[in-house]
Amino acid sequence: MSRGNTHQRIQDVALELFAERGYEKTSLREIAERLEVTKAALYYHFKTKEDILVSIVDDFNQPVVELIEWGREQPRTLETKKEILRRYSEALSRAQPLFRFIQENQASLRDLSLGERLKKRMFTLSALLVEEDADLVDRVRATTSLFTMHAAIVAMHDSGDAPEDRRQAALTVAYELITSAHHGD
Amino acid sequence: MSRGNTHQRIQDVALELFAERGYEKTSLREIAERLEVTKAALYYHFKTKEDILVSIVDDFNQPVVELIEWGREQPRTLETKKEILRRYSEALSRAQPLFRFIQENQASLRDLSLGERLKKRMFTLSALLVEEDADLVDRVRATTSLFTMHAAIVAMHDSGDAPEDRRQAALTVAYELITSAHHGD
Amino acid sequence: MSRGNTHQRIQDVALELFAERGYEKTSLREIAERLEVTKAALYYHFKTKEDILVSIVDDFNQPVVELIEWGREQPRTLETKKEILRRYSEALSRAQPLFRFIQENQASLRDLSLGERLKKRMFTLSALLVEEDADLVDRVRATTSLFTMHAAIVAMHDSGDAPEDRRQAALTVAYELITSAHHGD
Amino acid sequence: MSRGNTHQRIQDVALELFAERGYEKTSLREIAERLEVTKAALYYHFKTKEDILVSIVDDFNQPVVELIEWGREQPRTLETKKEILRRYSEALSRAQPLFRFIQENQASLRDLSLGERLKKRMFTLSALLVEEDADLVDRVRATTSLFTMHAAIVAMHDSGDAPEDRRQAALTVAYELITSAHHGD
DNA sequence: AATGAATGAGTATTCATTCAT
DNA sequence: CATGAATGAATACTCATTCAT
Repeated sequence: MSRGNTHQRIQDVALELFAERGYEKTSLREIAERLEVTKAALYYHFKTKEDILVSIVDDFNQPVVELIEWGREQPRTLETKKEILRRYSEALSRAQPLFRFIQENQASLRDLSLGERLKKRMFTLSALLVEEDADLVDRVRATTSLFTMHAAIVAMHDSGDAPEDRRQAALTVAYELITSAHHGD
Repeated sequence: MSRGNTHQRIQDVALELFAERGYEKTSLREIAERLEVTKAALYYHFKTKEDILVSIVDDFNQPVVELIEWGREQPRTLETKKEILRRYSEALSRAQPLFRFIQENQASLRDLSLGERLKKRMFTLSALLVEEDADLVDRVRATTSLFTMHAAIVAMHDSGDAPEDRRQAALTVAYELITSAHHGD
Repeated sequence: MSRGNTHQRIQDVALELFAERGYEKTSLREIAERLEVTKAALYYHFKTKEDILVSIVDDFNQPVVELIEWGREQPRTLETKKEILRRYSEALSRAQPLFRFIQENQASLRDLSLGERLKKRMFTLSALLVEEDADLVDRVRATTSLFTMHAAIVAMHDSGDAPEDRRQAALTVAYELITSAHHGD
Repeated sequence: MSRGNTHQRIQDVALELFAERGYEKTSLREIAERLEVTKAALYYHFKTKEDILVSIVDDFNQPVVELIEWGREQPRTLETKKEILRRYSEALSRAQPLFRFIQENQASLRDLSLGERLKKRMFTLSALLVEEDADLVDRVRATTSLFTMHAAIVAMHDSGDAPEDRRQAALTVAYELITSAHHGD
């Protein structure tokens, strides 16, 4: 009815299934069946299975790339760092299924080149959270501040706490970590 | 020259490959080839592909189970908690390839029942790091203290820092986190 | 040249081979080779090997089901019974390769659920050939009247007699048996 | 403890399983497991899987061969024929599992050469039940008289009637059939 | 914009059999 | 009399992908 519609639906269903069952174990047959089209139809819209995944990741990637660019232009104050964490936690919340997928399918992502790209991005982001000459402990603090959010938002998924509460709690802990790092503790 | 030898060699090579290429993407053919035996030989020693993995995980699992048991019998002092983290970091260091594998293949582990077992274990362990009635922020701190070590030991794998340095730095950060949690923030 | 054609050809060749070499010993490779398609092509048309068999049996099954339904609506006279035998002998003649297959592969059919279905059908049919309160000898006569036809049409396959002659002879003997049973001997 | 013991136990268990699950679908592993020995042990006692089957069939074969020899020396009176049927029904009763196996696994037996041997034996036996120049109908009667017993003793296995009753009923019907055949109807 | 039919390469798994000990 | 270790060949089945229509 509206063009580009199927394209979008494929991405949605694919992500759903990739997150549910893993990338390798999700077959194009399953995606096609859930969409009630044929496998061949998928190939009209995407060149390969990998292509479907890449297109999904690329779409959700945008906000984080922008966040990194924004962060680069700011003075490296504690306020800036907090703002980065806050924005990252929001991106994480919004794109939860994708991040869950990424976290659980690192092995698959590895040789799809996507893996490296994502890792580098995380590394770049965490670099914005400490001084350039920071010692190892501070760098661990910075990395951990990002991991906290993954832990709280994605991994504590079925702890019984409300998503927004988990996000706030994660932010609190993340703030503490980069505050310590900021002083050089 | 061979005495219960092959069994062990299969586990070693399998873990090597599972960690290298992921569980799904590692085929029994590859394992057999690297061992220079036939696929059928694998089946003499293990009932299924899953069985190979389970046997590996079970072996490395032992120390963590013991740690949990030990932790349960101790008074829940700050000292105890630090000792738990210290011991966990050691287990993590020793069994690095396995933990890297676990972290990167969660999707595969999920429906191998192993997934749930491992998640529960992590949950149990983190519960030993806070008071029973701790609030969400403290629980996030506890969970994060474990994640810190995964981040530093496993994920920062190619940051250029020495493994033992990363382990110590992770411990430092983890101590801070559970110390905050211990006060009740 | 091909229009729903392959589906049919698979059934034909499969039955041919199943009858020739037995169900278990016929591999999908052989079926595919004789058809000059790939194994995967078979899976485009049928979900499993069992499915191929079931589809064949179901097709030939129809006439017998109809015969049973017809028989149920008739008065249980000697004439009706003879008519049942006559029609059954015709079905048997037409679908000889299938019945030969069924007779020779009971062990395989057993756990394909088909076994039970077929046995029940035979039982139902033989029940239409005697009074409801018939004694054991009469029930044996009824069952035997069906078996006669299997014996003469299928098993005496290479006795040197013409098929149609064997069918007529079998009918003669079958008539005698149910005539005895009808009197209550 | 007594020599030849294992040999015997293998035959027993093998027949049990062959009858239960079919020849093809019974693996040497299963036989070995049920016996609580290793597969290799089976090879100490029998050269091949087929060999196990052949040895079983040969053992049970003896009585029927003797019956045929006995029949050949008798005058072909109605009394003789009845005696043949009676003795055959007894053999059938005693060796039920074997005959059930034979009936359900004809496809497997076929290319084990056993098939032909057994068919020939049945043919020879039925030939003893009619005059040499008998017409087709009489030959069908003779064949059917043997089939009756298979039907009643083996196939009506779960009709709810006692085995011995079924045997007697089958004999009754079989007598009728060869009596008709004897007159030349 | 999509389908029907097919393929080639692969997968995990099973089996009968062998042989040194 | 038997086992432990292994093999070679097979099997049913799945998958991403292609292409003519």
